[in-house]
Amino acid sequence: MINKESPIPIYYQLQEHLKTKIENGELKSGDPIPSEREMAEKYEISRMTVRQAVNNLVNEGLLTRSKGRGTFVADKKIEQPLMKLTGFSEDMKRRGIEPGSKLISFDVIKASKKVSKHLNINEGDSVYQISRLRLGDGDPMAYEVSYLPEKRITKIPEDNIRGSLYSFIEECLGLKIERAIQTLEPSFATALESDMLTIEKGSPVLLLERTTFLHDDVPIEYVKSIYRGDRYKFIAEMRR
Amino acid sequence: MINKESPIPIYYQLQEHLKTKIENGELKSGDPIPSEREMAEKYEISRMTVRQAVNNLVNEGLLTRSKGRGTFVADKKIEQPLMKLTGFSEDMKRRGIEPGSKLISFDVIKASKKVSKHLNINEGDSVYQISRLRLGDGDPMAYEVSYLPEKRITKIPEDNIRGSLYSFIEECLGLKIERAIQTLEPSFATALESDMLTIEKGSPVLLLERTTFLHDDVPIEYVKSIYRGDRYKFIAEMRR
DNA sequence: AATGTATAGTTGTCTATACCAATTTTCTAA
DNA sequence: TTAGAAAATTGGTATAGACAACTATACATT
Repeated sequence: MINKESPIPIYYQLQEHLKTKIENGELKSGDPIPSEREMAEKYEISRMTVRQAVNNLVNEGLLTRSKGRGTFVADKKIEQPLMKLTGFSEDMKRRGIEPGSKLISFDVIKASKKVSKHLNINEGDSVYQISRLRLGDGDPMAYEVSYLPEKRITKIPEDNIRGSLYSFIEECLGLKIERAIQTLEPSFATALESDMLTIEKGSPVLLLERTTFLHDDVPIEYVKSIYRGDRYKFIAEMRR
Repeated sequence: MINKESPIPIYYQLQEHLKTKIENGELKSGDPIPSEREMAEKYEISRMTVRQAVNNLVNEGLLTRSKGRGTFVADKKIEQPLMKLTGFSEDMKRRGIEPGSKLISFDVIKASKKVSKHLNINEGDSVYQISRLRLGDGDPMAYEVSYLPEKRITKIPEDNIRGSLYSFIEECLGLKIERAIQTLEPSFATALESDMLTIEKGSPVLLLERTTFLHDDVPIEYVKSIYRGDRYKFIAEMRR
């Protein structure tokens, strides 16, 4: 169960072990987990190490502690189901709008500081820079610039860029996308952006930045998108 | 600076001490904080205790660690998980920010066409209209107008509106929130909104509209919120 | 019946120490 | 002068033990 010789930290092993039990349903909402001392004794590790594992799950919201009583499985996480890991194409299709894409530029450039940070590579490393205009039923909906680390991707034929980048990454490169994190904030359209999107300069737009990861948190893509505010709404459905 | 005799935990004293320095601007984004060993020696406490303080601030997103380099003050923007079915209060607490709420108005009005559509009731039916200013550590963060169908809710005491509406619905009314759907779009602050949020008129803001449902898709709440764009960043993590 | 008390078990806080891994800095030899 | 080696520094993981704060329970006292 716990392998002390493994290079994987003990606390992490325990953490994932507990997580699995919760996700499998062996431990349900409200169930107590074994006490810290109990687990420490059982796996022959120190209590502080157990605490480190439990702490992380508490921070993730999977467990709740109660002084003097014990630690319990938290209420089911209230999370995203619908807004899955889809890109623009899938998103549009779901709305019944025909997605389109117009390639603006395709280059290999040196990574800027910002890009290198998001992709976890060195500043100056080669990256693909792909600028595209995303269309919905033929109209410009978003201006998107993607960066992909060259060293993690052998080659990108320009043809493939017309469709979904995700499909390309998964199907052609055989890489499995694991997770993505994105931020959203309101902004104004710059001259370039307003020109691309055929809107007035200074119009309200949504600035979306997303980093996509493979297994082991290896970044594979960093995207900065400008969505026009008058035509595109972000929809999220949340379910208990 | 650190009082070992105080009933307030040492790690908490240090944590708040660092937090204050960051919020005061003594420590700016990107600045390194003293190393763990350094602080341990300076305050004559153990390194593990220092780590406990630092850990909490890292979890809050105020600090970032870098092995071999040090611990640094993080970029400051507040990030809000997009996909969780939590209200404003819960969100703020999770960030370690004290949520506040200022009741602007509380009325029973006739539902407009738009409101009635969202709540699946007839136009002109009675609805509660609750306008609130949501505060984070005392500062205005969002201006929010909620609509709840009167016929599905027996009564709302004004006192309860100060805190979480969700808690009120679930705990006091015994109704279980099942799902919610929300849209996000960029906009400009109107005169009223900019006044409420103490920002310039025309500043970029995020318009969030959410409808919350009980079981069987019975709408129980329709909310229109204006989040200030300079202090908020919506964040969504997506996982396969 | 209500209240107090003792106890065992739980998490919370804290110390002191040790070694590992990543990075930066300093020194050294070519 | 410079490239590489070595040392110093930093956060990461882990141990063992101690006492405090809190909860639930059982039992005794009033």
